[in-house]
Amino acid sequence: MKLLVLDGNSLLNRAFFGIKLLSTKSGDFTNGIYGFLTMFRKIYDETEPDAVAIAFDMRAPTFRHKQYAGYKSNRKGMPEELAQQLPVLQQLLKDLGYRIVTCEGWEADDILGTLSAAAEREGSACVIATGDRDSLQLVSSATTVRLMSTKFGQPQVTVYDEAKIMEEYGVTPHQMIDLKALQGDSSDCIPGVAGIGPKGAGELVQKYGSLENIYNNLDDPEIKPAARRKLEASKDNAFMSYELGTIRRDAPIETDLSQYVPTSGDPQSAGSTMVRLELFSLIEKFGLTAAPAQETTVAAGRPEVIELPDGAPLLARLEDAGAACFYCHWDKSGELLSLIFAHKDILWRVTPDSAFLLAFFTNPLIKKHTHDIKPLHRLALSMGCKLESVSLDTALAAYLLNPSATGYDVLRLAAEYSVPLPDFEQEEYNCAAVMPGLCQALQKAIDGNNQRELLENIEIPLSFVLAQMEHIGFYVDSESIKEYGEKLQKEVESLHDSIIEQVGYDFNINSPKQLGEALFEKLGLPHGKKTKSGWSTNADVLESLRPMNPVVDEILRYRTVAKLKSTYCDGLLKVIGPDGRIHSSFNQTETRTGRISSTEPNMQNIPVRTPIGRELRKFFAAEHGVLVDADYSQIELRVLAHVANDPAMREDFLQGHDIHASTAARVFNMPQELITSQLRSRAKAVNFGIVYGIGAYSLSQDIGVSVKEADAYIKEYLRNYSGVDAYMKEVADSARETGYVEDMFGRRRYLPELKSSNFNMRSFGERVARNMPIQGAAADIIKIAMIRVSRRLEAEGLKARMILQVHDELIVECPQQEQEQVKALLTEEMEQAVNLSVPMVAEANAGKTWYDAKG
DNA sequence: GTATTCACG
DNA sequence: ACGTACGTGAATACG
Repeated sequence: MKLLVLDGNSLLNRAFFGIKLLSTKSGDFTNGIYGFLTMFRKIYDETEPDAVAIAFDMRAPTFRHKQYAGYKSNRKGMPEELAQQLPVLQQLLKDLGYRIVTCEGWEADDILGTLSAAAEREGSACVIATGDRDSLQLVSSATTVRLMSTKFGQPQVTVYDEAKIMEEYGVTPHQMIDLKALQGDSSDCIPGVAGIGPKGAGELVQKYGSLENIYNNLDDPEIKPAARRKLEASKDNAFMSYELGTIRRDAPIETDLSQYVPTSGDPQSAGSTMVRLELFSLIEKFGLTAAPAQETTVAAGRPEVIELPDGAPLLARLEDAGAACFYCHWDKSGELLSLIFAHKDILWRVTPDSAFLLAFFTNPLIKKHTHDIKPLHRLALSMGCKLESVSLDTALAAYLLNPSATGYDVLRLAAEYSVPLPDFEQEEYNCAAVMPGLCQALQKAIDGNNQRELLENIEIPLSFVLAQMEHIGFYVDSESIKEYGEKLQKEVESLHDSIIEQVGYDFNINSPKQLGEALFEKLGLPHGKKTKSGWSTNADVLESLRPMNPVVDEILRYRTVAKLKSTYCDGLLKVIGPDGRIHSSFNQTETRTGRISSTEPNMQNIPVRTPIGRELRKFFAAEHGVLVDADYSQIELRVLAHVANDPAMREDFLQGHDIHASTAARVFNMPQELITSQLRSRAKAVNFGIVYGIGAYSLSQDIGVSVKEADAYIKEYLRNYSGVDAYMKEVADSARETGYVEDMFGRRRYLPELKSSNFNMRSFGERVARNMPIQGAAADIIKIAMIRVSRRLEAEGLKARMILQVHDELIVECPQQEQEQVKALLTEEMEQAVNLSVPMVAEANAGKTWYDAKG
């Protein structure tokens, strides 16, 4: 018989601080349960035990980390969250069929000791898995300790048997107690002998064998006088430490090992818990199925699958039904392999041919319910037709329900919303089979959140507009980009040579580490501020170093030019399509605020702030006619004025004042005429900060005044804009109460951070609570505008097409003769998209290139 | 894979 | 006592 005993508390601690979730989406916490189960699985597979016991302390776990990193510096959570995870983990382990052992008044270590002793008595082997070294004293010929650690977020194991302990400590396992009694252990509050550390303790124990024997031989001349004095002074402490450090082996717990043989547990409950925790990768490893209990029993086996080489006969049935619920099976290259309709408990697998697709797409009598509609819109566009009557997209619905999820795969959603899963071999059949249930569950949830308007009038129509923008693309002058890139390359090389010459040796300027060495060691410049794996070399730091050495200027210039060359010139050239245009992807379910994001390439971060960067925009052009670029003016501040119903701010916007100058006049208590450009720009920074949830320190950094002064600005701001002050307090309070924030359209974001005990994380939650309703509403407003613009361009029979959105900016490409009409149309639709208590203002400009069209 | 830096709103 | 504004994506270095 082989017994595996886990030290639950210490492993959970290790797991929480060490094992990282696979997801990289910012804001994810390290999940202790995930880490624990990962470690557990690894140990289990390596040891193949017959019996398993998992020991926990009765009291809440304690933590040895003195400091917990905040939200920004890394994304780990903090112990309070871990304490909340503990009961969940224990129940999960029980459901998995393992026995949890706790004992009032006894520590987990004592349980390890008692069970290993029981195993030894029975002549069984025992493996102890733990994260700390206290249990090494339990090692024997029958008992080994597997010490868990983490490296790069992955679990690592070191196996300790008698030989390994001798090799590492030079003592027997039992002598580990004597060792600890001498050297102490601050984390366990074991004093030891003051002044004796690991080295001294090791020598003494090796020579005399035990603590007792050391004190019996205190007169031995080989003991140095200093050591003797220390030993004498701490004699009581030493023997007390011995008692404290000895793990007890007589805890009143079940010692019949057969009682620890795993049972079948409650796999359905375990499965549904793991789904709830989003531990999808582990479900398989533990041999569970994703679907929760009752559904698996309800699921009446697999639906029938009917292959339809020609889908035409199905169309009439779908038209009769008035709706189609289906799943699109795409291959990796983006080819549509099949459409699988879930209709009347049958899966109809249709091989798509263009006649069928055309008839299906354009039939307005068939309402489409599917998952991820945008690629299908694009397919329709590429066929020259339009996909009509989309009424539900499960990915978009799930995004509205929780924009913070890491992904929106059909099967994951099915598990989350408790839709029964048939176990087809082919994944696409499973996906199609869950669609009707998933649609129903999501519709219900959307209605429950009052998000139907948002889904049906914003997100679903928008997906078509985004597909259109992707399909049309943005023309670029690739030859000119190439030339510009070569010019930049020359400058990069000459800057490189000059920098290397001034520093005095060759190094990689792109490496922050090597650059730090060059600046702070070789050149002896003051290593500014921030660290973490070295000194920071970011632009802020370099800026402050600029007056001290001319090479810093060239490094800054090098960074700028190298960035333009690699990210923009090289990066853009790589993604130009055969039609000479760039077809970016717009992701509609990525951001937590409701904005869209752009990838491959990111068209929303093309340089504009510096003259040299802005040059690039000369290569983004209208292929034939012109570009019309329309911008919202101060959209976020206008939204704030409206939602906070702030009289002063509303007045400023209603009167058409320059908002930053007006803010300056209020905050600095001066007449408008006396506001200098410096004061205006400070007020602008304050306005910015308010939208982000401001802190005096950051504001002071931003505008270069003292923290005290910045704090005074904020106070004065809130005094003048009392509506904003009240709103900011109210929104955070309501978020704490409900656990989420909402914008004026019902777009929602959950904020678990607000419950955190970590100041930084909680503060982050509060700032997000203040910012999201503003950023989210602004995102919704421009989404509404996009839909209206797109519809009007079509209704008015214009050739003009929207090709890009950059958060508060829309770009349309059109023939020269449509220019004025399009400018008016854009301005009008953007301004009329919503009716707030302050006017919305948009301005449009036209030009041959993006550079020219941007005012 | 993670960290750093920097581009945008 | 602590770190320091919201939301993104891409390139690069490095273990």
